[in-house]
Amino acid sequence: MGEKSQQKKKYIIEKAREVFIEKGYRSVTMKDIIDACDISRGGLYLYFPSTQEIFLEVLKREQEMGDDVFTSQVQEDATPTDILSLFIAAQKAELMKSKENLTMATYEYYFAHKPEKKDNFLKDQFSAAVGALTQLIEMGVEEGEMYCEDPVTAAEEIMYTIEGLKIGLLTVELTEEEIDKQLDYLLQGLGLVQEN
Amino acid sequence: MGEKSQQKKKYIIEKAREVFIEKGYRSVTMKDIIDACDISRGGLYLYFPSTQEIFLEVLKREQEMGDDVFTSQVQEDATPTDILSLFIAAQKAELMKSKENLTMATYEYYFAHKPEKKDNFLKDQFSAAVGALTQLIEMGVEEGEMYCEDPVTAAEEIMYTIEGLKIGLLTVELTEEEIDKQLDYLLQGLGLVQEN
Amino acid sequence: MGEKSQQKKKYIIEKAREVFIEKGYRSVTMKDIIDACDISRGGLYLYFPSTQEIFLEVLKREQEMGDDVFTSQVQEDATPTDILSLFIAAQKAELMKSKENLTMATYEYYFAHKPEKKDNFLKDQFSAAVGALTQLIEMGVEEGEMYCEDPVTAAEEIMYTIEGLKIGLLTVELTEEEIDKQLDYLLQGLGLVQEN
Amino acid sequence: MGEKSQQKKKYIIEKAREVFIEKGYRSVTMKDIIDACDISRGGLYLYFPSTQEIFLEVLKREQEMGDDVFTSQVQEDATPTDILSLFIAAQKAELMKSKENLTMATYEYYFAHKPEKKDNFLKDQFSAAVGALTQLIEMGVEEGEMYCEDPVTAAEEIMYTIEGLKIGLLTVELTEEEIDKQLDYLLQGLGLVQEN
DNA sequence: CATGAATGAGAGTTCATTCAT
DNA sequence: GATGAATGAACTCTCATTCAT
Repeated sequence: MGEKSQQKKKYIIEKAREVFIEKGYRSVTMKDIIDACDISRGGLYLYFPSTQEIFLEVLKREQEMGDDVFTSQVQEDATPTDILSLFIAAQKAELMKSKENLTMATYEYYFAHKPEKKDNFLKDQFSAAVGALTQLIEMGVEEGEMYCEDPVTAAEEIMYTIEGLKIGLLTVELTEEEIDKQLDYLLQGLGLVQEN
Repeated sequence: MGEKSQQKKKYIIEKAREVFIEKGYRSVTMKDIIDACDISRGGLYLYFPSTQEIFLEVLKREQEMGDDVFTSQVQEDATPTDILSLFIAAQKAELMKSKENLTMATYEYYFAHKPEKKDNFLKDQFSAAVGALTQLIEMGVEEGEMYCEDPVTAAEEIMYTIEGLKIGLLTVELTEEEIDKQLDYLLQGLGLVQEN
Repeated sequence: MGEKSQQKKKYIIEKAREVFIEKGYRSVTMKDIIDACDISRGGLYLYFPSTQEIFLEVLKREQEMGDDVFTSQVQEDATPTDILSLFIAAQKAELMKSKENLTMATYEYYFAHKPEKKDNFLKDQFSAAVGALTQLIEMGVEEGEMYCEDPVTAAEEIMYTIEGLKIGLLTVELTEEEIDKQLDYLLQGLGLVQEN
Repeated sequence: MGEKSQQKKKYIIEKAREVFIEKGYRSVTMKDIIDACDISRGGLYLYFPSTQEIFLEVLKREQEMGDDVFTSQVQEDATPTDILSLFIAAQKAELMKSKENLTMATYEYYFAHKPEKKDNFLKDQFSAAVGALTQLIEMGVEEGEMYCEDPVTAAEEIMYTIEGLKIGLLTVELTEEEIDKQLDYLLQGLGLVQEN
């Protein structure tokens, strides 16, 4: 597959991503993606054999994109508290554009395909975030900036809350204030006081 | 619609519920429900015009059932702490049978039909739980059993975490220990120490 | 499946039979049969899931029909020679309407599905004919009407020749005279002289 | 069309031949041949516009190849009986490798395209064989080696039987013994006794 | 009320065929 | 010449929905 082919594949993935954001995972048809790409019926099949395959590619690219977004912003001389704030801010930013993300599609995907647990993108992402958060909290505690007896569980709790907020945004209408309030509360739980 | 009609409708709803638990909301077809009910094709249409209508009825009945489950267990002389423990235990019970609940179907439903916000079952349920929890925490604080500066947000945070755990159970494999740990942590956040 | 359903099934089989006669087996599509039956797209699927299933039913019915056609014509006091003549005449009749028979479709079917050898209609039919012929020749020899040292092989040879003639009719243009000549020759091989 | 072009055409025909042997005629697609040749989609169209055209070329080459195979083996001083034995042996060899020949494809082809009778390969081949056989039998009779009142019909009958055996091999499972028995029987019909 | 046959829209998939490179 | 991307027609199959019985 040549250079141009790769281009087209990328183009399809980008368009398909929008479809998955819009409609979730299960109810997306090949036709939906064909229409979104303004491509011919057979054309799509040259690149992908099924919506599942496309979705996996979308997820993969998503993962690659997302990886460095957060870390790239961290300054040299940042304190744990600074970094945590950045992290929370990044999460908030992510939440706020919930109308443009793949949360529900991803949930649906893993609900539908639970058997195939190898390379579970959701779990990997969650674990990575928990790991990073735990380190951060441990450092914060060490340096006396935070208070926490069980950093791992605290980190997990933060992530579960964020996960709960994601769902809330997708199914119920949540305001930005409500989200801010919850995120602040999470920081307070670590002995930090937010002042924005 | 006669007595027998009501019976049949109830029967369909019960069978349909199982289908929605199994497959979520969007990918359920009329045929799935027809097969589950062992009913004739035309028969189902006598009672319901679409899967959406059926799902709404399922949700309604779910709501009616769920309402008194918790309150019925509360003793006369229970302390706020006792009641909170009961509440958490009830939530855990609910979580543990996540393979038998409508969580994903409900998420999918509200994701698909966000426009029609009237009678949002999810929101109502969430708000009710938050309301009850808030009262409980306030009482607990008053009676010196708990510590909390912002009972409403604390209550919300508990519920968001539980929501996050629900998703985790459906998409990633969570163990009972992980759930216990998180629920205990929530209680600790209110100054309570769990000892089971 | 009720009475009427059976009727329709039979109707479809009859129409499909014509299609198979016309086009053989492998190149017949569900659409061809749908068109021939003047039925709706989904309609056919209510009765049959694939062309293979339909073809097997066609063959089955063919078998049932064919069974008694020959035997029914045999008189009480017929000599082996008479019966053999009848048999040959019946085979000729069958050959002559080769434009209306399933020979090529059947060949194609068994060529395509050789693995599934159970209930091989072709073999059964062939064997049955050979068996009957063998008996006939044995009786003819006993009664001094025919001459043959190896009735089984002679019977088989007759049938192979007929099979060869079938193919000839389907692929090359054979005249009635050519067929007559061959069939007569077969009888002469048994010491009989045809005089039509 | 240059030298190299001719080479490629020959290559395609050889590969296509294998496909036709494997799948018959009608169900072979351009794609099957493209895959078998490991050639580009457009590439094939530079040489052939359809499977029909390819098949005709395959047949033509087949004809050219087959012509001299038999005659080349005939010795100077062979008797008609010797030659006939050779002929039958050649036919048997042909039959035994029925899994590698174009019989069914050819049948299907002529069944599908009966209208276009010009250059009917099957008929030509059949006629040629009958002609040669007839001469052989006539010579055999003349020299007192064989007995036959109607050499032409006898020759035809031999060929029809062989045709019938071909079909048997393709659709029913025939053993080598069965074939031997039939071929011997044909020779016996000419007053010859086989002793292998 | 209840049935299930029937319809047709629409999704999935494969290929013959064309054409820019 | 050769490639393979692209298109669209045609086929398979499933289902929502209707309707005569």
